[in-house]
Amino acid sequence: MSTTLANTIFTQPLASAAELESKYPLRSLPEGAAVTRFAPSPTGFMHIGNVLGAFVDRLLADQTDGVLYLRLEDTDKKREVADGAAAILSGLNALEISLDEGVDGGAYAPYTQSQRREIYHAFAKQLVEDGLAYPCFCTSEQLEHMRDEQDTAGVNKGYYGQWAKCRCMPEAEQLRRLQAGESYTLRLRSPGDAARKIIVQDMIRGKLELPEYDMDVVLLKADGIPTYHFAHVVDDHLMRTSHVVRGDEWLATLPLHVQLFGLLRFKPPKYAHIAPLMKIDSETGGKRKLSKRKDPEAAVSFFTAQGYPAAALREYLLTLLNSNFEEWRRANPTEDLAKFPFSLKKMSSSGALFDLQKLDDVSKTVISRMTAEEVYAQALAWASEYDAELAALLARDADFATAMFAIDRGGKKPRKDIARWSQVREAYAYFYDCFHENLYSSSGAGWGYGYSDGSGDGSGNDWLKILKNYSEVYSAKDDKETWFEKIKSICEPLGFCSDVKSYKAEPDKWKGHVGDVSSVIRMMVTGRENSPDLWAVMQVLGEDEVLRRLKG
RNA sequence: GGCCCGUUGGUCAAGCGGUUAAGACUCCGCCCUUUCACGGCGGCAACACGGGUUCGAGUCCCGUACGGGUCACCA
Repeated sequence: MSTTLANTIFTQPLASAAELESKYPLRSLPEGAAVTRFAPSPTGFMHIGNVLGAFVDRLLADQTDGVLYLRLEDTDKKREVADGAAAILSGLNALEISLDEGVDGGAYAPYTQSQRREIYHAFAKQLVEDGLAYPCFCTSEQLEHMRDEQDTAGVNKGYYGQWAKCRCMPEAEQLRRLQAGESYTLRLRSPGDAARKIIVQDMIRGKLELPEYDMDVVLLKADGIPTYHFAHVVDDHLMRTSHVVRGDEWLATLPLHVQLFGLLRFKPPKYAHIAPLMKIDSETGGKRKLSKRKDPEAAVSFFTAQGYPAAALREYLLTLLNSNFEEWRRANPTEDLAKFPFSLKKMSSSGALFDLQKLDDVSKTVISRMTAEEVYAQALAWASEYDAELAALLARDADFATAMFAIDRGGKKPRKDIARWSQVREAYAYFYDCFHENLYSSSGAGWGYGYSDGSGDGSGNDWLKILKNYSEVYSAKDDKETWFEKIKSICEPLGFCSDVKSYKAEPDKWKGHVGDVSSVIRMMVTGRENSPDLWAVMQVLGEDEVLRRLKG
């Protein structure tokens, strides 16, 4: 029909739609295999919500023996940053989400939108030929002015109906202005009518009744680069995407996308619109979307820097995605997470509050189930990037550090004291002399710990006696039972009860009990009132170091 | 403002016309215990509001309120 116009706009030779269809054929995958995609913009910032979407993609693909590919949506040159792709990959890495395709090419290449210009143009040309797209010469100033007018008139803003000035331009004028080299965009000639409704099925929300899209949106910007809408439709069709998982901010333009698929004679994919992650606004107390600008925890890099293991992030995010996951996890504590029957239908259509406290809890459990070797490897990897001093200490003696991480680990009730690798330094500081605080010499005698200072002389003599007597009997060769017997043995000569129950029956008879004596030893050895199993700690430190610390 | 989506304890959430309205995180209490943690037991605490429909409504319908999204040559 409008071949003259089409040929005037697109002067370069372009493939035909049919040629492209055969160049990018249907995938030969088993029935029901999901083809998903992660399609971020390389803006240098990975939102946790983005990787949440990628995680859903991965889950869907894994479940069906499908594929997940990466597509770089670099159509906005103003926001693009140089190392954007690297940030994307590291964001994915924070959750250990693997990609099947798109990183180093693939059968549907190129996977970078800026390199797919001719492909978009081929379909754009077809639309012009079909009379479904037209050049628009309105300047951004004119458009802005139009919106102001619409604003004061109280009508919907946008390029539609009688506001679409270039829509009905005679072909002669179109050709004349094109040949004059005027700047233009290519707009859709939308057949939509906002008064009519369309029914769309969303995998998460179910049946949706939405008004038809009647705006003549821009398909190709003045520089010939497609807008998101056009690129999405062309790419997801040609790359044979079966499921489009994206944020629900796209719900409003879903009718447009469906319309575009129809006009291009493509079969639309299945859509899953996921609700945004929320947080409580500290100022208003209200719930709002996690904001890139205001909230540090909106960035995936925040979690990486904190040292949350990828497995913990995945576990936590899955509890938000499908709340029955926790139940499943309790029934299958060690099963691979990919075995969980993830369901889009079970996802909530309203935004979930991102709960750092719960993340910590989940993460503690995840870490508590790791072997000492895994903890060592991951803590070291984290420290190498974020805490050089810690990294050096850990690397100095791997066996020592691993032994330290092995305390209270394994078995039915493993210790849960670390939620993220950044807590390792604080939790294990006393194993390293440079972090160890000698409480006796730093605070003097008779400090803080009130095991019954009133009945002692308050001078710290009890401490000195406990430490002296204990030093004389302590041996690193003792097993735990013998070790504890020895502590008991020094109690009564110093006026402490060696049995807690007896002490509680007659507290006035004693200065304290064996727990108090142990505490004195613990404080000298570890520099703190609380610690994991003291016998194990002393075993790791070794006899020389323990004696050295006992002597202050 | 138009259009769209949503609203069950502080948080994540089961529930799908008849339930004592699950469970998890947080908080509190108790038990276990040489400290801490872990673990065990118990507790606090919810269907936004108003109308319908129905023998019966968290569950269905309509309003209201509140929250979110979207109305770009950004994605």
